[in-house]
Amino acid sequence: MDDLYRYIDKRKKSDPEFAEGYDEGYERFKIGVMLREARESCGLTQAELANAINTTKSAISRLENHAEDIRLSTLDKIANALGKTLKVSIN
Amino acid sequence: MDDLYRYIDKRKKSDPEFAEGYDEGYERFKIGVMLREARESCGLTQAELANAINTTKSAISRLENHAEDIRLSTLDKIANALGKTLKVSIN
DNA sequence: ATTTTTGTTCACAAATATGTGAACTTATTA
DNA sequence: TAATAAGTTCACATATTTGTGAACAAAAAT
Repeated sequence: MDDLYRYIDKRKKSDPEFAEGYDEGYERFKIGVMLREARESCGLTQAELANAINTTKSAISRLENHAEDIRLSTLDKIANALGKTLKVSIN
Repeated sequence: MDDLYRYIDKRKKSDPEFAEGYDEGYERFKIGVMLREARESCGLTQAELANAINTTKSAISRLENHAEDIRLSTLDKIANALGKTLKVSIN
């Protein structure tokens, strides 16, 4: 069990809404988890990532935890800052 | 050559900015083309899709042609209305 | 050719994401 | 255990997307 899943388990216990959302696959939670996973896989802190895209660690934390919604351009900025690529498709 | 590519070729000729954007893979143009492709593959008009997600054909046209950016929730609504699934990943 | 349907563009109002710094909590490390 | 780093939450200001209807253009149908 890697760090991400450890995090998810912990969070499910302390945040019932998260648990429900995660288990049912709600988009807003999945995106937050995906963003955290991407960032951590690069070994960056929230503050470091924030710097790279000219924002603050508050904003990154919000995206990973609370974000109701997110713009494609924001996702793309983050992906690029992490040296990765954003992929979007409708199937 | 299917309808989508016929459309793209035609549009490249009448819209230089589109041609450049498309060829260089700018996100905002790709998304518009993707949305049009998804809608047309379902045989829906802009007005019909608009109805399905409680908006207007103007908004759909804007998304397919002009949109600077787009929210994930908007993409998701459209995908669902078309009986499809939105997939997002960072690789 | 005319009519009808479909798509485009515009400008404005409303809704919502994002930037920000402060205060706080949690985790890490010395 | 004290100090430092990392992450969270909040409230507010700002920026941007989205909803809307009207007027127009283009395409399809009759």
